[in-house]
Amino acid sequence: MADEKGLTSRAADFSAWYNEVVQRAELADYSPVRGSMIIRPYGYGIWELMQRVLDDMFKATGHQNAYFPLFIPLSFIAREAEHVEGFAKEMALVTHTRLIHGPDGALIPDPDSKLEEPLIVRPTSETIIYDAFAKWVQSYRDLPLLINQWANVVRWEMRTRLFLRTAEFLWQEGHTAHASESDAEQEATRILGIYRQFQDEWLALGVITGVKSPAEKFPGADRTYALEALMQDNRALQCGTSHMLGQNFARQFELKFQAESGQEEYAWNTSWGVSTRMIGGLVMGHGDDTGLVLPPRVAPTQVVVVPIYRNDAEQGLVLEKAAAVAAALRQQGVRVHVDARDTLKPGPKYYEWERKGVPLRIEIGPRDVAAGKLMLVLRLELPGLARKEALPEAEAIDGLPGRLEQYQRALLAAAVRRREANSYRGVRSYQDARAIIEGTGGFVYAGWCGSGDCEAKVKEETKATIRVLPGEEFRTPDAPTNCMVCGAPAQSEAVWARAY
RNA sequence: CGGGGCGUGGCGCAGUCCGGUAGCGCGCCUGCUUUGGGAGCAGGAGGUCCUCGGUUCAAAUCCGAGCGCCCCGACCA
Repeated sequence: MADEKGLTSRAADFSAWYNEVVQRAELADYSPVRGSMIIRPYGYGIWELMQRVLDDMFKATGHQNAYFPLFIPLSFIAREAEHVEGFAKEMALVTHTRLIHGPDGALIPDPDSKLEEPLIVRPTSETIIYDAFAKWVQSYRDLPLLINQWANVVRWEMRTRLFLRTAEFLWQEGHTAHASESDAEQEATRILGIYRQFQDEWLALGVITGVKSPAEKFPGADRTYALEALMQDNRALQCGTSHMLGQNFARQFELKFQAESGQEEYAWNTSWGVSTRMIGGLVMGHGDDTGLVLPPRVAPTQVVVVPIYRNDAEQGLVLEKAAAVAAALRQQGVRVHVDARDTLKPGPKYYEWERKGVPLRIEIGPRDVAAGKLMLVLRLELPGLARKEALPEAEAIDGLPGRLEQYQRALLAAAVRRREANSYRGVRSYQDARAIIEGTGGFVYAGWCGSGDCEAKVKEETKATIRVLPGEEFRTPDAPTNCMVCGAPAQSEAVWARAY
Protein backbone atom coordinates (compact mmCIF):
# COMPACT_ATOMS: atom_id res chain seq x y z
CA MET A 1 0.00 0.00 0.00
CA ALA A 2 1.18 3.49 -0.74
CA ASP A 3 1.81 6.06 1.97
CA GLU A 4 0.07 9.42 1.84
CA LYS A 5 2.52 10.83 -0.64
CA GLY A 6 3.69 8.04 -2.85
CA LEU A 7 1.66 5.85 -5.11
CA THR A 8 1.84 2.09 -5.41
CA SER A 9 4.07 1.55 -8.43
CA ARG A 10 2.78 -0.03 -11.61
CA ALA A 11 5.35 -2.77 -11.31
CA ALA A 12 4.40 -3.60 -7.73
CA ASP A 13 0.66 -3.94 -8.28
CA PHE A 14 -0.85 -2.63 -11.47
CA SER A 15 -4.47 -2.80 -10.42
CA ALA A 16 -3.80 -1.18 -7.05
CA TRP A 17 -1.91 1.54 -8.91
CA TYR A 18 -4.86 2.01 -11.24
CA ASN A 19 -7.35 2.40 -8.41
CA GLU A 20 -5.11 4.84 -6.59
CA VAL A 21 -4.54 6.97 -9.67
CA VAL A 22 -8.24 7.16 -10.43
CA GLN A 23 -9.08 8.21 -6.90
CA ARG A 24 -6.14 10.47 -6.21
CA ALA A 25 -6.51 12.31 -9.50
CA GLU A 26 -10.12 12.81 -8.40
CA LEU A 27 -11.50 11.23 -11.54
CA ALA A 28 -13.99 9.07 -9.73
CA ASP A 29 -15.08 7.71 -6.41
CA TYR A 30 -16.94 4.65 -5.24
CA SER A 31 -20.64 5.01 -4.59
CA PRO A 32 -22.79 3.30 -1.98
CA VAL A 33 -24.04 0.89 -4.62
CA ARG A 34 -21.71 -1.92 -5.52
CA GLY A 35 -20.39 -1.56 -9.01
CA SER A 36 -21.65 1.97 -9.46
CA MET A 37 -19.26 4.87 -9.55
CA ILE A 38 -19.35 8.59 -9.02
CA ILE A 39 -17.64 10.48 -11.80
CA ARG A 40 -16.11 13.52 -10.13
CA PRO A 41 -15.84 16.93 -11.80
CA TYR A 42 -12.30 16.39 -13.01
CA GLY A 43 -13.15 13.04 -14.58
CA TYR A 44 -16.38 14.39 -15.97
CA GLY A 45 -14.43 17.31 -17.45
CA ILE A 46 -12.43 14.81 -19.49
CA TRP A 47 -15.64 13.13 -20.59
CA GLU A 48 -17.11 16.48 -21.63
CA LEU A 49 -14.10 17.17 -23.81
CA MET A 50 -14.41 13.73 -25.37
CA GLN A 51 -18.10 14.32 -25.97
CA ARG A 52 -17.54 17.65 -27.60
CA VAL A 53 -14.99 16.34 -30.07
CA LEU A 54 -16.90 13.19 -30.96
CA ASP A 55 -20.18 15.02 -31.20
CA ASP A 56 -18.66 17.45 -33.69
CA MET A 57 -17.32 14.52 -35.69
CA PHE A 58 -20.70 12.82 -35.75
CA LYS A 59 -22.46 16.03 -36.77
CA ALA A 60 -19.90 16.66 -39.47
CA THR A 61 -20.78 13.29 -40.97
CA GLY A 62 -24.50 13.96 -41.01
CA HIS A 63 -25.64 12.43 -37.74
CA GLN A 64 -28.23 13.96 -35.45
CA ASN A 65 -28.67 13.52 -31.74
CA ALA A 66 -31.87 12.21 -30.21
CA TYR A 67 -32.84 10.65 -26.92
CA PHE A 68 -34.58 7.35 -26.42
CA PRO A 69 -36.03 6.02 -23.15
CA LEU A 70 -34.11 4.35 -20.37
CA PHE A 71 -36.86 1.75 -19.97
CA ILE A 72 -37.45 -0.89 -22.56
CA PRO A 73 -40.29 -3.44 -22.57
CA LEU A 74 -38.92 -6.84 -21.70
CA SER A 75 -40.51 -8.32 -24.79
CA PHE A 76 -38.41 -6.06 -27.03
CA ILE A 77 -35.08 -7.44 -25.99
CA ALA A 78 -36.40 -10.95 -26.44
CA ARG A 79 -37.14 -10.49 -30.12
CA GLU A 80 -33.63 -10.91 -31.43
CA ALA A 81 -32.52 -14.32 -30.22
CA GLU A 82 -28.78 -13.81 -30.22
CA HIS A 83 -29.14 -10.34 -28.77
CA VAL A 84 -31.17 -11.42 -25.75
CA GLU A 85 -28.83 -14.33 -25.20
CA GLY A 86 -25.94 -11.88 -25.01
CA PHE A 87 -27.50 -9.63 -22.42
CA ALA A 88 -29.85 -11.87 -20.44
CA LYS A 89 -27.36 -12.50 -17.67
CA GLU A 90 -26.73 -8.87 -16.83
CA MET A 91 -30.09 -7.19 -16.88
CA ALA A 92 -31.63 -4.79 -14.36
CA LEU A 93 -35.42 -5.05 -14.22
CA VAL A 94 -38.18 -2.76 -13.07
CA THR A 95 -40.95 -4.94 -11.73
CA HIS A 96 -42.85 -2.68 -9.32
CA THR A 97 -43.83 0.95 -9.27
CA ARG A 98 -44.70 1.57 -5.65
CA LEU A 99 -43.43 1.00 -2.13
CA ILE A 100 -45.45 0.24 0.94
CA HIS A 101 -44.60 -0.42 4.57
CA GLY A 102 -44.36 -4.13 5.21
CA PRO A 103 -45.38 -5.90 8.42
CA ASP A 104 -42.18 -4.88 10.20
CA GLY A 105 -42.40 -1.29 8.98
CA ALA A 106 -39.71 -1.64 6.35
CA LEU A 107 -40.38 -0.40 2.85
CA ILE A 108 -41.17 -3.17 0.39
CA PRO A 109 -42.46 -3.24 -3.19
CA ASP A 110 -46.23 -3.10 -3.20
CA PRO A 111 -47.41 -6.44 -4.62
CA ASP A 112 -50.39 -4.65 -6.11
CA SER A 113 -48.07 -2.42 -8.13
CA LYS A 114 -46.42 -5.27 -9.97
CA LEU A 115 -46.03 -4.49 -13.66
CA GLU A 116 -47.74 -6.82 -16.06
CA GLU A 117 -44.71 -6.66 -18.30
CA PRO A 118 -41.44 -5.88 -16.53
CA LEU A 119 -39.28 -3.14 -17.97
CA ILE A 120 -35.60 -3.60 -18.51
CA VAL A 121 -33.14 -0.83 -17.92
CA ARG A 122 -31.39 -0.49 -21.28
CA PRO A 123 -28.09 -2.34 -21.59
CA THR A 124 -28.02 -0.83 -25.11
CA SER A 125 -30.84 0.56 -27.22
CA GLU A 126 -31.02 -1.30 -30.51
CA THR A 127 -34.47 -2.69 -29.87
CA ILE A 128 -36.28 0.43 -28.79
CA ILE A 129 -34.57 2.53 -31.44
CA TYR A 130 -35.31 0.23 -34.35
CA ASP A 131 -38.89 -0.03 -33.16
CA ALA A 132 -39.07 3.76 -33.53
CA PHE A 133 -37.19 3.71 -36.82
CA ALA A 134 -39.82 1.35 -38.19
CA LYS A 135 -42.42 4.04 -37.61
CA TRP A 136 -40.34 6.76 -39.21
CA VAL A 137 -39.15 5.01 -42.33
CA GLN A 138 -41.42 4.34 -45.25
CA SER A 139 -39.43 5.04 -48.34
CA TYR A 140 -35.85 4.82 -49.50
CA ARG A 141 -36.08 8.64 -49.47
CA ASP A 142 -36.16 8.46 -45.64
CA LEU A 143 -32.78 6.75 -45.68
CA PRO A 144 -30.13 6.86 -44.51
CA LEU A 145 -31.35 7.64 -41.03
CA LEU A 146 -28.34 8.66 -38.97
CA ILE A 147 -29.01 8.99 -35.24
CA ASN A 148 -26.82 9.20 -32.18
CA GLN A 149 -27.65 9.38 -28.53
CA TRP A 150 -25.63 10.25 -25.45
CA ALA A 151 -26.92 8.13 -22.65
CA ASN A 152 -26.32 5.97 -19.63
CA VAL A 153 -26.74 2.22 -19.84
CA VAL A 154 -26.83 -0.53 -17.25
CA ARG A 155 -25.24 -3.94 -17.36
CA TRP A 156 -25.32 -5.86 -14.11
CA GLU A 157 -21.72 -7.00 -14.06
CA MET A 158 -20.47 -9.59 -11.63
CA ARG A 159 -17.15 -7.92 -11.18
CA THR A 160 -16.60 -4.24 -11.56
CA ARG A 161 -13.77 -1.78 -11.87
CA LEU A 162 -13.83 2.01 -11.94
CA PHE A 163 -14.39 3.19 -15.53
CA LEU A 164 -13.45 -0.17 -17.06
CA ARG A 165 -16.51 -2.07 -16.01
CA THR A 166 -19.27 -0.60 -13.91
CA ALA A 167 -22.93 -1.50 -13.57
CA GLU A 168 -23.89 1.84 -15.06
CA PHE A 169 -21.78 3.76 -17.53
CA LEU A 170 -22.03 6.68 -19.90
CA TRP A 171 -21.59 6.34 -23.61
CA GLN A 172 -22.82 7.37 -26.98
CA GLU A 173 -24.60 4.90 -29.18
CA GLY A 174 -25.08 5.61 -32.83
CA HIS A 175 -27.86 3.85 -34.70
CA THR A 176 -28.36 4.08 -38.41
CA ALA A 177 -30.59 2.61 -41.08
CA HIS A 178 -29.60 2.30 -44.72
CA ALA A 179 -31.13 1.22 -47.98
CA SER A 180 -28.36 -1.16 -48.94
CA GLU A 181 -25.90 -3.52 -47.43
CA SER A 182 -22.97 -1.63 -48.88
CA ASP A 183 -24.23 1.69 -47.47
CA ALA A 184 -24.45 0.15 -44.02
CA GLU A 185 -21.07 -1.47 -44.36
CA GLN A 186 -19.61 1.86 -45.39
CA GLU A 187 -21.16 3.54 -42.37
CA ALA A 188 -19.76 0.96 -39.96
CA THR A 189 -16.26 1.40 -41.31
CA ARG A 190 -16.54 5.16 -41.55
CA ILE A 191 -17.37 5.30 -37.83
CA LEU A 192 -14.49 2.96 -37.09
CA GLY A 193 -12.29 5.51 -38.84
CA ILE A 194 -13.71 8.36 -36.78
CA TYR A 195 -13.09 6.43 -33.57
CA ARG A 196 -9.62 5.60 -34.70
CA GLN A 197 -8.81 9.20 -35.45
CA PHE A 198 -10.23 10.30 -32.13
CA GLN A 199 -8.42 7.69 -30.08
CA ASP A 200 -5.10 8.28 -31.76
CA GLU A 201 -5.14 12.02 -32.30
CA TRP A 202 -6.99 13.06 -29.15
CA LEU A 203 -6.42 10.25 -26.69
CA ALA A 204 -2.99 9.32 -28.09
CA LEU A 205 -3.71 5.66 -27.42
CA GLY A 206 -2.22 4.10 -30.53
CA VAL A 207 -5.07 1.70 -31.16
CA ILE A 208 -5.20 -1.14 -33.62
CA THR A 209 -8.39 -1.84 -35.51
CA GLY A 210 -9.98 -4.83 -37.11
CA VAL A 211 -12.90 -7.22 -37.08
CA LYS A 212 -14.02 -9.32 -34.14
CA SER A 213 -14.16 -13.06 -34.46
CA PRO A 214 -17.69 -14.51 -34.51
CA ALA A 215 -17.30 -15.54 -30.88
CA GLU A 216 -16.34 -12.03 -29.81
CA LYS A 217 -18.73 -9.98 -31.90
CA PHE A 218 -21.74 -8.07 -30.61
CA PRO A 219 -24.75 -10.35 -30.08
CA GLY A 220 -27.11 -9.67 -32.96
CA ALA A 221 -24.53 -8.20 -35.31
CA ASP A 222 -23.32 -9.72 -38.55
CA ARG A 223 -19.93 -8.20 -38.02
CA THR A 224 -18.24 -6.13 -35.31
CA TYR A 225 -15.38 -3.77 -35.96
CA ALA A 226 -13.33 -2.83 -32.92
CA LEU A 227 -10.48 -0.73 -31.65
CA GLU A 228 -8.04 -2.23 -29.21
CA ALA A 229 -5.37 -0.46 -27.21
CA LEU A 230 -2.53 -2.10 -25.33
CA MET A 231 -2.32 -1.05 -21.70
CA GLN A 232 0.94 -0.75 -19.79
CA ASP A 233 0.47 -4.12 -18.15
CA ASN A 234 0.29 -5.55 -21.66
CA ARG A 235 -3.37 -6.39 -21.50
CA ALA A 236 -5.70 -5.24 -24.24
CA LEU A 237 -8.53 -2.79 -23.75
CA GLN A 238 -11.39 -2.68 -26.21
CA CYS A 239 -11.94 1.04 -26.69
CA GLY A 240 -14.91 1.07 -29.04
CA THR A 241 -16.99 -0.99 -31.41
CA SER A 242 -18.88 -0.41 -34.63
CA HIS A 243 -21.38 -3.03 -35.70
CA MET A 244 -22.72 -3.99 -39.07
CA LEU A 245 -26.08 -5.34 -37.94
CA GLY A 246 -27.23 -6.52 -41.32
CA GLN A 247 -31.01 -6.93 -41.39
CA ASN A 248 -31.24 -8.84 -38.12
CA PHE A 249 -33.01 -6.13 -36.15
CA ALA A 250 -34.88 -4.77 -39.17
CA ARG A 251 -36.56 -8.15 -39.58
CA GLN A 252 -37.54 -8.37 -35.95
CA PHE A 253 -38.88 -4.84 -35.74
CA GLU A 254 -40.43 -4.64 -39.20
CA LEU A 255 -38.09 -1.86 -40.24
CA LYS A 256 -39.04 -1.86 -43.93
CA PHE A 257 -38.98 0.66 -46.71
CA GLN A 258 -40.18 0.89 -50.27
CA ALA A 259 -37.19 0.82 -52.59
CA GLU A 260 -36.79 2.81 -55.76
CA SER A 261 -37.96 -0.25 -57.60
CA GLY A 262 -41.20 -0.23 -55.67
CA GLN A 263 -40.20 -3.39 -53.80
CA GLU A 264 -40.59 -3.49 -50.04
CA GLU A 265 -37.25 -4.28 -48.37
CA TYR A 266 -35.78 -4.56 -44.91
CA ALA A 267 -33.38 -1.79 -43.98
CA TRP A 268 -29.75 -2.38 -43.08
CA ASN A 269 -28.59 -1.17 -39.70
CA THR A 270 -25.40 -0.20 -37.93
CA SER A 271 -24.76 0.63 -34.31
CA TRP A 272 -21.60 1.90 -32.67
CA GLY A 273 -20.43 3.19 -29.36
CA VAL A 274 -17.64 4.43 -27.17
CA SER A 275 -17.93 4.93 -23.44
CA THR A 276 -16.42 6.41 -20.30
CA ARG A 277 -14.25 3.33 -20.39
CA MET A 278 -11.91 5.37 -22.56
CA ILE A 279 -11.01 7.33 -19.43
CA GLY A 280 -9.73 4.08 -17.95
CA GLY A 281 -7.77 3.63 -21.16
CA LEU A 282 -6.14 7.01 -20.68
CA VAL A 283 -5.12 6.10 -17.16
CA MET A 284 -3.65 2.72 -18.04
CA GLY A 285 -2.23 3.85 -21.34
CA HIS A 286 -0.37 6.96 -20.25
CA GLY A 287 -0.18 7.14 -16.46
CA ASP A 288 3.08 6.72 -14.59
CA ASP A 289 4.19 6.11 -11.02
CA THR A 290 3.50 9.74 -10.17
CA GLY A 291 -0.10 9.57 -11.35
CA LEU A 292 -2.27 10.48 -14.28
CA VAL A 293 -0.84 11.68 -17.58
CA LEU A 294 -3.31 13.45 -19.85
CA PRO A 295 -2.97 14.26 -23.52
CA PRO A 296 -3.43 18.05 -23.85
CA ARG A 297 -6.41 17.76 -26.17
CA VAL A 298 -8.54 16.08 -23.53
CA ALA A 299 -7.00 17.69 -20.46
CA PRO A 300 -9.55 19.85 -18.60
CA THR A 301 -6.61 21.95 -17.51
CA GLN A 302 -3.83 22.07 -20.05
CA VAL A 303 -1.58 24.49 -18.24
CA VAL A 304 -1.32 25.27 -14.57
CA VAL A 305 0.46 28.41 -13.47
CA VAL A 306 2.17 28.16 -10.09
CA PRO A 307 3.26 31.44 -8.57
CA ILE A 308 6.29 31.53 -6.31
CA TYR A 309 6.86 34.28 -3.77
CA ARG A 310 8.33 34.99 -0.34
CA ASN A 311 6.44 38.02 0.89
CA ASP A 312 3.43 40.19 0.18
CA ALA A 313 5.26 42.43 -2.24
CA GLU A 314 6.50 39.49 -4.28
CA GLN A 315 3.12 37.82 -4.08
CA GLY A 316 1.44 40.86 -5.61
CA LEU A 317 4.01 41.13 -8.34
CA VAL A 318 4.01 37.45 -9.21
CA LEU A 319 0.25 36.98 -9.09
CA GLU A 320 -0.20 39.96 -11.37
CA LYS A 321 2.20 38.39 -13.86
CA ALA A 322 0.50 35.01 -13.51
CA ALA A 323 -2.88 36.54 -14.28
CA ALA A 324 -1.49 38.33 -17.32
CA VAL A 325 0.15 35.17 -18.63
CA ALA A 326 -3.04 33.20 -18.08
CA ALA A 327 -5.10 35.80 -19.91
CA ALA A 328 -2.69 35.78 -22.84
CA LEU A 329 -2.87 31.99 -23.01
CA ARG A 330 -6.66 31.98 -22.85
CA GLN A 331 -6.58 34.34 -25.81
CA GLN A 332 -4.89 31.53 -27.66
CA GLY A 333 -7.52 29.03 -26.62
CA VAL A 334 -5.41 27.32 -23.97
CA ARG A 335 -7.23 25.94 -20.93
CA VAL A 336 -5.21 27.43 -18.11
CA HIS A 337 -5.56 27.54 -14.35
CA VAL A 338 -3.67 29.79 -11.95
CA ASP A 339 -3.10 28.02 -8.65
CA ALA A 340 -3.12 31.07 -6.41
CA ARG A 341 -3.78 29.20 -3.19
CA ASP A 342 -1.81 30.76 -0.39
CA THR A 343 -2.06 27.74 1.86
CA LEU A 344 0.36 25.57 -0.08
CA LYS A 345 3.96 26.02 -1.03
CA PRO A 346 4.87 25.53 -4.68
CA GLY A 347 6.21 22.01 -4.20
CA PRO A 348 2.96 20.46 -3.05
CA LYS A 349 1.15 22.22 -5.87
CA TYR A 350 3.54 20.64 -8.38
CA TYR A 351 2.83 17.20 -6.99
CA GLU A 352 -0.90 17.75 -6.98
CA TRP A 353 -1.10 18.81 -10.61
CA GLU A 354 1.28 16.09 -11.69
CA ARG A 355 -0.95 13.57 -9.97
CA LYS A 356 -3.81 14.99 -12.01
CA GLY A 357 -1.88 14.70 -15.23
CA VAL A 358 -1.83 18.36 -16.25
CA PRO A 359 0.40 18.47 -19.34
CA LEU A 360 2.34 21.63 -18.65
CA ARG A 361 3.22 23.75 -15.65
CA ILE A 362 4.42 27.32 -15.72
CA GLU A 363 6.41 28.44 -12.69
CA ILE A 364 6.63 32.16 -12.14
CA GLY A 365 8.83 33.56 -9.37
CA PRO A 366 10.30 36.99 -8.69
CA ARG A 367 13.48 36.06 -10.55
CA ASP A 368 11.46 35.15 -13.64
CA VAL A 369 9.47 38.35 -13.48
CA ALA A 370 12.68 40.33 -13.21
CA ALA A 371 14.25 38.45 -16.12
CA GLY A 372 11.06 38.53 -18.21
CA LYS A 373 11.10 34.76 -18.42
CA LEU A 374 8.77 31.85 -17.70
CA MET A 375 9.74 28.39 -16.52
CA LEU A 376 7.89 25.75 -18.53
CA VAL A 377 7.78 22.20 -17.22
CA LEU A 378 6.15 19.31 -19.04
CA ARG A 379 4.44 16.53 -17.13
CA LEU A 380 6.64 13.96 -18.81
CA GLU A 381 10.06 13.72 -20.34
CA LEU A 382 9.49 12.51 -23.91
CA PRO A 383 11.92 12.04 -26.78
CA GLY A 384 12.59 15.28 -28.60
CA LEU A 385 11.12 17.46 -25.88
CA ALA A 386 12.84 19.34 -23.10
CA ARG A 387 11.01 18.65 -19.89
CA LYS A 388 12.10 21.89 -18.28
CA GLU A 389 12.86 25.10 -20.12
CA ALA A 390 13.08 28.79 -19.18
CA LEU A 391 11.97 30.97 -22.08
CA PRO A 392 11.41 34.68 -22.63
CA GLU A 393 7.80 35.42 -21.78
CA ALA A 394 6.55 36.37 -25.24
CA GLU A 395 8.24 33.40 -26.86
CA ALA A 396 6.89 31.05 -24.22
CA ILE A 397 3.33 32.30 -24.64
CA ASP A 398 3.34 32.37 -28.43
CA GLY A 399 4.88 28.95 -28.63
CA LEU A 400 2.73 27.31 -26.02
CA PRO A 401 -0.07 25.87 -28.18
CA GLY A 402 2.60 24.43 -30.43
CA ARG A 403 4.41 22.98 -27.47
CA LEU A 404 1.24 21.28 -26.28
CA GLU A 405 0.68 19.85 -29.74
CA GLN A 406 4.26 18.54 -29.81
CA TYR A 407 3.68 16.90 -26.46
CA GLN A 408 0.40 15.47 -27.73
CA ARG A 409 2.15 13.92 -30.73
CA ALA A 410 5.01 12.64 -28.60
CA LEU A 411 2.52 10.85 -26.35
CA LEU A 412 1.00 9.08 -29.33
CA ALA A 413 4.42 8.18 -30.67
CA ALA A 414 5.38 6.74 -27.29
CA ALA A 415 2.15 4.73 -27.14
CA VAL A 416 2.67 3.29 -30.62
CA ARG A 417 6.30 2.50 -29.78
CA ARG A 418 5.27 0.72 -26.62
CA ARG A 419 2.52 -1.15 -28.46
CA GLU A 420 4.85 -2.37 -31.17
CA ALA A 421 7.59 -3.22 -28.67
CA ASN A 422 5.02 -5.51 -27.04
CA SER A 423 3.56 -6.91 -30.24
CA TYR A 424 4.82 -10.30 -31.31
CA ARG A 425 4.39 -10.81 -35.00
CA GLY A 426 4.71 -13.95 -37.01
CA VAL A 427 4.15 -16.28 -34.08
CA ARG A 428 3.88 -19.74 -35.57
CA SER A 429 3.52 -22.11 -32.67
CA TYR A 430 0.90 -22.19 -29.99
CA GLN A 431 3.65 -22.99 -27.54
CA ASP A 432 5.45 -19.73 -28.34
CA ALA A 433 2.19 -17.79 -28.14
CA ARG A 434 1.44 -19.32 -24.80
CA ALA A 435 4.85 -18.42 -23.45
CA ILE A 436 4.31 -14.80 -24.46
CA ILE A 437 0.77 -14.61 -23.12
CA GLU A 438 1.70 -16.23 -19.84
CA GLY A 439 4.96 -14.31 -19.65
CA THR A 440 5.22 -10.65 -20.52
CA GLY A 441 1.86 -10.42 -22.24
CA GLY A 442 1.15 -8.23 -25.24
CA PHE A 443 -0.34 -8.60 -28.70
CA VAL A 444 0.36 -11.95 -30.30
CA TYR A 445 -0.08 -11.95 -34.09
CA ALA A 446 -0.61 -15.42 -35.43
CA GLY A 447 -2.43 -17.35 -38.11
CA TRP A 448 -5.97 -18.58 -37.42
CA CYS A 449 -7.95 -21.18 -39.29
CA GLY A 450 -11.25 -19.54 -38.40
CA SER A 451 -12.44 -22.34 -36.19
CA GLY A 452 -14.22 -21.49 -32.97
CA ASP A 453 -12.75 -24.63 -31.43
CA CYS A 454 -9.19 -23.42 -31.80
CA GLU A 455 -10.20 -20.05 -30.42
CA ALA A 456 -11.99 -21.61 -27.45
CA LYS A 457 -9.05 -23.86 -26.69
CA VAL A 458 -6.67 -20.92 -26.43
CA LYS A 459 -9.12 -18.96 -24.30
CA GLU A 460 -9.65 -21.91 -22.04
CA GLU A 461 -5.97 -22.61 -21.58
CA THR A 462 -4.45 -19.13 -21.55
CA LYS A 463 -7.33 -16.67 -20.93
CA ALA A 464 -6.26 -14.87 -24.07
CA THR A 465 -8.88 -14.07 -26.68
CA ILE A 466 -8.78 -12.93 -30.26
CA ARG A 467 -8.91 -9.16 -29.92
CA VAL A 468 -9.26 -8.52 -33.62
CA LEU A 469 -8.55 -9.91 -37.02
CA PRO A 470 -6.38 -6.91 -37.84
CA GLY A 471 -7.24 -4.45 -40.57
CA GLU A 472 -4.92 -4.18 -43.51
CA GLU A 473 -2.81 -1.43 -41.98
CA PHE A 474 -1.98 -3.54 -38.96
CA ARG A 475 -1.30 -6.86 -40.63
CA THR A 476 2.08 -8.49 -40.67
CA PRO A 477 3.65 -8.44 -44.15
CA ASP A 478 4.66 -12.11 -44.18
CA ALA A 479 2.07 -13.41 -41.77
CA PRO A 480 2.08 -17.13 -41.04
CA THR A 481 -0.12 -19.09 -43.39
CA ASN A 482 -1.16 -21.74 -40.91
CA CYS A 483 -3.29 -21.74 -37.79
CA MET A 484 -1.02 -21.65 -34.76
CA VAL A 485 -3.34 -24.01 -32.92
CA CYS A 486 -4.28 -26.74 -35.38
CA GLY A 487 -1.88 -26.12 -38.25
CA ALA A 488 -4.64 -25.96 -40.85
CA PRO A 489 -4.36 -23.26 -43.50
CA ALA A 490 -4.95 -19.84 -41.92
CA GLN A 491 -8.04 -17.96 -42.96
CA SER A 492 -6.71 -14.76 -41.49
CA GLU A 493 -4.21 -13.28 -39.12
CA ALA A 494 -5.47 -12.84 -35.56
CA VAL A 495 -4.27 -10.70 -32.68
CA TRP A 496 -4.41 -12.53 -29.38
CA ALA A 497 -4.12 -11.02 -25.92
CA ARG A 498 -5.51 -11.12 -22.46
CA ALA A 499 -8.01 -8.34 -22.19
CA TYR A 500 -9.90 -6.20 -19.70
C1' C B 1 -21.13 -17.66 -7.09
C1' G B 2 -16.06 -19.65 -5.17
C1' G B 3 -11.19 -17.98 -2.84
C1' G B 4 -8.55 -14.02 -0.15
C1' G B 5 -8.38 -9.32 2.47
C1' C B 6 -10.52 -5.35 5.10
C1' G B 7 -14.42 -2.52 8.10
C1' U B 8 -11.62 2.31 14.33
C1' G B 9 -12.32 10.98 13.09
C1' G B 10 -11.88 13.26 5.92
C1' C B 11 -7.52 9.68 4.36
C1' G B 12 -3.84 5.87 5.90
C1' C B 13 -3.34 2.93 10.06
C1' A B 14 -2.11 1.11 15.47
C1' G B 15 -4.84 -0.87 19.41
C1' U B 16 -8.02 -6.86 19.20
C1' C B 17 -3.88 -12.26 20.80
C1' C B 18 -4.11 -11.07 26.90
C1' G B 19 -11.49 -6.88 28.19
C1' G B 20 -10.32 -1.55 32.15
C1' U B 21 -10.55 6.69 30.31
C1' A B 22 -10.09 5.58 21.91
C1' G B 23 -4.66 6.68 19.96
C1' C B 24 -0.82 7.94 15.93
C1' G B 25 0.55 10.13 11.08
C1' C B 26 -1.44 13.01 7.26
C1' G B 27 -5.35 16.29 6.19
C1' C B 28 -8.78 20.22 8.22
C1' C B 29 -9.68 25.17 11.29
C1' U B 30 -7.23 29.79 13.87
C1' G B 31 -2.79 32.75 14.49
C1' C B 32 2.26 33.97 13.50
C1' U B 33 6.57 32.86 10.77
C1' U B 34 7.25 30.73 5.81
C1' U B 35 7.11 29.85 0.05
C1' G B 36 12.33 28.18 -6.66
C1' G B 37 10.10 20.28 -5.43
C1' G B 38 5.90 17.31 -0.20
C1' A B 39 7.64 24.04 5.72
C1' G B 40 7.84 25.33 11.31
C1' C B 41 5.72 26.65 16.00
C1' A B 42 1.40 27.31 19.06
C1' G B 43 -3.68 26.48 19.77
C1' G B 44 -8.16 23.82 18.07
C1' A B 45 -12.30 20.94 15.84
C1' G B 46 -13.60 16.20 14.50
C1' G B 47 -15.12 9.12 16.31
C1' U B 48 -22.79 5.34 16.81
C1' C B 49 -14.71 1.66 16.87
C1' C B 50 -19.80 -1.74 10.15
C1' U B 51 -24.70 -3.64 12.38
C1' C B 52 -27.56 -6.59 15.67
C1' G B 53 -27.55 -9.96 19.63
C1' G B 54 -24.87 -12.50 23.66
C1' U B 55 -21.08 -13.02 27.83
C1' U B 56 -19.22 -9.56 31.66
C1' C B 57 -19.10 -4.98 37.08
C1' A B 58 -16.86 -3.40 32.34
C1' A B 59 -16.48 -4.98 25.11
C1' A B 60 -13.08 -1.67 19.53
C1' U B 61 -11.12 -6.15 22.09
C1' C B 62 -14.36 -12.39 23.79
C1' C B 63 -18.73 -15.43 21.45
C1' G B 64 -22.76 -15.76 17.62
C1' A B 65 -25.32 -13.99 13.43
C1' G B 66 -25.65 -10.57 9.66
C1' C B 67 -24.15 -6.52 6.30
C1' G B 68 -20.78 -3.85 3.30
C1' C B 69 -16.49 -2.82 0.40
C1' C B 70 -11.88 -4.10 -2.14
C1' C B 71 -8.73 -7.82 -4.60
C1' C B 72 -8.23 -12.68 -7.38
C1' G B 73 -11.26 -16.25 -10.51
C1' A B 74 -15.75 -17.78 -13.61
C1' C B 75 -19.36 -13.79 -17.29
C1' C B 76 -18.73 -9.23 -20.21
C1' A B 77 -17.84 -2.89 -23.14
